[in-house]
Amino acid sequence: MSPVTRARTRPAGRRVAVEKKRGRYHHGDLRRALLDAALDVLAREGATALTLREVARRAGVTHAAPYRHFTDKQQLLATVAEEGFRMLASHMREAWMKHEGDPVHGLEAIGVAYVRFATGQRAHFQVMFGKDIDWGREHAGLEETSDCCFEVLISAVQACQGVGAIRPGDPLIPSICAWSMVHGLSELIANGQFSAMDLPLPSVEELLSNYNRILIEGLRAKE
Amino acid sequence: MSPVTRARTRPAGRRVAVEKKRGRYHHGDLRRALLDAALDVLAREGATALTLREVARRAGVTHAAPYRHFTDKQQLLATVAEEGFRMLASHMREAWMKHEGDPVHGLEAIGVAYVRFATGQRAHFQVMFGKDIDWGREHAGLEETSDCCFEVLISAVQACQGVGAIRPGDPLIPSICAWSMVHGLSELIANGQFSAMDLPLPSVEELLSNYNRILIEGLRAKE
DNA sequence: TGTACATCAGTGAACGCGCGTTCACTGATGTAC
DNA sequence: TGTACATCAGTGAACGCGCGTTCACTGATGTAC
Repeated sequence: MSPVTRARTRPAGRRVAVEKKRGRYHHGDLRRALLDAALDVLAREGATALTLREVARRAGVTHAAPYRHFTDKQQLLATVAEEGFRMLASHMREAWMKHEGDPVHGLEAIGVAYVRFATGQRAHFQVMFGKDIDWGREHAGLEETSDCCFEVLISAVQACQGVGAIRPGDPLIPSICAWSMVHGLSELIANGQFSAMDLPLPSVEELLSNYNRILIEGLRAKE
Repeated sequence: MSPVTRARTRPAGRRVAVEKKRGRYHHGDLRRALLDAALDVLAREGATALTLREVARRAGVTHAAPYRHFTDKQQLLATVAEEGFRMLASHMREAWMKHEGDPVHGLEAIGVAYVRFATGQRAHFQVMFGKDIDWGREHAGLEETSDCCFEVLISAVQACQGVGAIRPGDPLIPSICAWSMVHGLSELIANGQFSAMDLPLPSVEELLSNYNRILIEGLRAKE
């Protein structure tokens, strides 16, 4: 086997990555480790407790090391948010596609995916919709990925209109309404509002199946 | 006029309060001033920027002075939250009572009151539903006042059931659904999500009138 | 009405702390020869 | 294959800062006499 062939079957980059993990001085994938550490802090203690120093600590690295991978704290947060929107859009799309040809159930599945994401990926969710990232400082891709999520919803509503399940017209209001429902539920659950009030919370599925019935029933095409 | 009579017509407490405002050393009503300063910071810069020292600064007082009125930062926050829930409950009740005998429009009015409160009293709202107050540390009255709000909603839904506008049964799910709708809308507006996404947002009234129609239509008593 | 006094709201110095960010450095790594 | 070297990821000390909280104090206030 010539050196060239070997290089092709086992690319240098990969071998390097493996060897790096063994070492102590070079981390291997500190960028990812920092993001994971940030998510861990966010999930456990919330955005207020998120400091770059704590993130570095959890990644087992000096407090100055993160500056090799993020220009500052804001950029780390923006990265978390963008990653979150990307995941959310993908979950929504996946849910939608599982019900091809049945937009009403597709819409419901999108709602379930949204709430599941909010409760399952609390760390991402709270950064995405919290007050911590600075939407003014444009982080290329952040707005774009967040728009993607909304577009999935709009398409689903339009598809429901297409089969006559939702009355025709501008899909904006029905979409915002659906978004409000699932977003509100997500926030209330995530903030522990139901448990704080001792409310016996039905399962997310049950609740959302009800929400969807109400929405579709309320947006019937008949008039 | 005898001294006794004068004392009764112009009570000492009131005269004192007026004179206090002239003085420099004693503030007069620092407790209220601190709460207002906190609300100001919250509205302008968010919960992350809220520090006791900044609050004291805005109230024109030394950073140690707040400790005469609040045991610590948590107690100040809890006080803001409780005040918020009290206001919200009162706005909701007021809205409800304006439509006596017409529970459907009463329910809608409650929703409008909720969103109006969320957008108008952003400072209170973000503390009430944010992650900053510690619900574990029981602050007498906090849970009580927050429960009050939900009870207004439940009663309204029950009244709608009473006149046959919402199908009979446990009012919990319809209530949580309605709450999710207005809460989600509130959060999305408050976090600037619509403006961040360049969405042309219809007026709150228009939106909520739609929401209510959808809700009522979707919860019709017929089956 | 005038005065002595207790109260307690607000002061300002001090504490220890952790933060974000910078900077000259060190040493592990892959590569060119 | 072996070696010299450039690269650059991570180090650790240092910066200035603002935070929450404590504490002995000061001085304005209302009240008892």
